[in-house]
Amino acid sequence: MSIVHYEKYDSLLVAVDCIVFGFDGSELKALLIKRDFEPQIGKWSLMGGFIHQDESADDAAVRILNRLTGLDNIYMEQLHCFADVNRDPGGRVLSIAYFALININDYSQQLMFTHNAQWYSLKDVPELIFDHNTMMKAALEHIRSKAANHPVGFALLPAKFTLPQLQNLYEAIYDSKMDKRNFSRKLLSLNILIKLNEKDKASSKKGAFYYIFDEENYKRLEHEGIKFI
Amino acid sequence: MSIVHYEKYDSLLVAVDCIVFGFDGSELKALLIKRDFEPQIGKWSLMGGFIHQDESADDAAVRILNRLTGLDNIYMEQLHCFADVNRDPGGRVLSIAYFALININDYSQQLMFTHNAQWYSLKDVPELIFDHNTMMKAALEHIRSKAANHPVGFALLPAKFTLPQLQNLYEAIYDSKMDKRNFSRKLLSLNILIKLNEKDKASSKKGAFYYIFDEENYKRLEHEGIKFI
DNA sequence: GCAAAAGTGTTTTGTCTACACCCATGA
DNA sequence: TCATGGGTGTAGACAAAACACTTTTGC
Repeated sequence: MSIVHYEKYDSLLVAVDCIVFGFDGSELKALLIKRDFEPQIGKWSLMGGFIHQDESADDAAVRILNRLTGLDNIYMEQLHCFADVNRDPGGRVLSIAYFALININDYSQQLMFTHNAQWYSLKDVPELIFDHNTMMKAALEHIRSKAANHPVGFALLPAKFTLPQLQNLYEAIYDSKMDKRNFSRKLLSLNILIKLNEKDKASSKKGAFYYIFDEENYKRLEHEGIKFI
Repeated sequence: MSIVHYEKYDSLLVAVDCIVFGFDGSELKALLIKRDFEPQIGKWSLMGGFIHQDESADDAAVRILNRLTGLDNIYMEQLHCFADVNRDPGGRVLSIAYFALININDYSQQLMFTHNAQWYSLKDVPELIFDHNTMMKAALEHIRSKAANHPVGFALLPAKFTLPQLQNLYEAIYDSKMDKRNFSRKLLSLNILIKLNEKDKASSKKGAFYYIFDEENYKRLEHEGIKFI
């Protein structure tokens, strides 16, 4: 590939940083790693890496997340490109932030240890390197506006889940309580839930019925959008 | 600034491309330029340029838009970073797309001529270079979702405007007709409009009252968001 | 039998939609 | 006087919000 027309221009280092949200049934958490290289080695950070000459930003994000979690097919979206001149004291580096949603039980424990990774409740997120706290904040705002119009359960919940779990997820995202009667009425009216003849007895004596998503209707709503809250 | 820690990584050319929307009172238009350098000289394109080593992406967008329009203080937001490997046949170039809203009467005619710039109605946008049609489409979707929850009139309308003009703007953004009774009721209930004792007689014999935005309430809604449509 | 969570309906309130006529004016 | 666009009100449909009791079952 020729760059003959552009040779007089500056080129820059471009990184990808991933904000990974997970849900453990009651709290929304973010995956952080203890940075193992300079500058700022030892501080908490988002998982990131540099984009290679021959890969797209999306591909870089997939590569980096796979390295951290061992997972493929992660739900992921580009969030924003952070491009202040001095955002990284190690040099002029742009960072394209991606945000990802994963089922907290799917990731590889092994890789977690390898990367010194840890799940943090959103309230307890520590001070991060560079502008990573800003990225985290932007990602939280994004998931909130996203969840208001699009179903986000598939990515964050196990395949079988209960209505109370789904409600917990929404309550965690918005950090507020909802009325269970209104919540279940709303969700059931969307025709994206299929009730199973099986109960989860883990969190109550009576037990709560499991549901799965109706993939077809779910994907349609994911694409078209709906009013959730 | 040192890049000692990162010297083994690839660096890339990073451009900024600006989708500029303007409103002429009845139609929503986009500002395009005839490209005056290779590759693809002579084709229609978004206004763009490369980010310098010592400027942020936001600053680059401001610089590039000022060069095109002569305007400062343009309403502008980052849209998305387009980073496919082969998006630009001239080399590996990332592009950060910005979208901007301007009052179509404010821009400098002089600079328009200098840059071979032209306003195109959204329906008539021609084939553009690279992935610029994709950027345009993303920008249109963005302004639509933005306008649904945030007032966008300040940037696109003159300081004094009439209710029919404001309605025309929304109709242009959504490419659909609205009921004027419902529209005025909704807008007036938001407390962001101040009625002036003065009429615009340009488009009717009776004349339509001018309004200005109540800056304080407007900015609050711009920030917090509201339900517009 | 009691504690703990699941499940279920109704009423009220507010918001969105649809719809039609009169007004002011310049030509 | 008439053609043109500006301005205004009401009724019905629908969606959101508030609210409390019964069910199941493990202990």
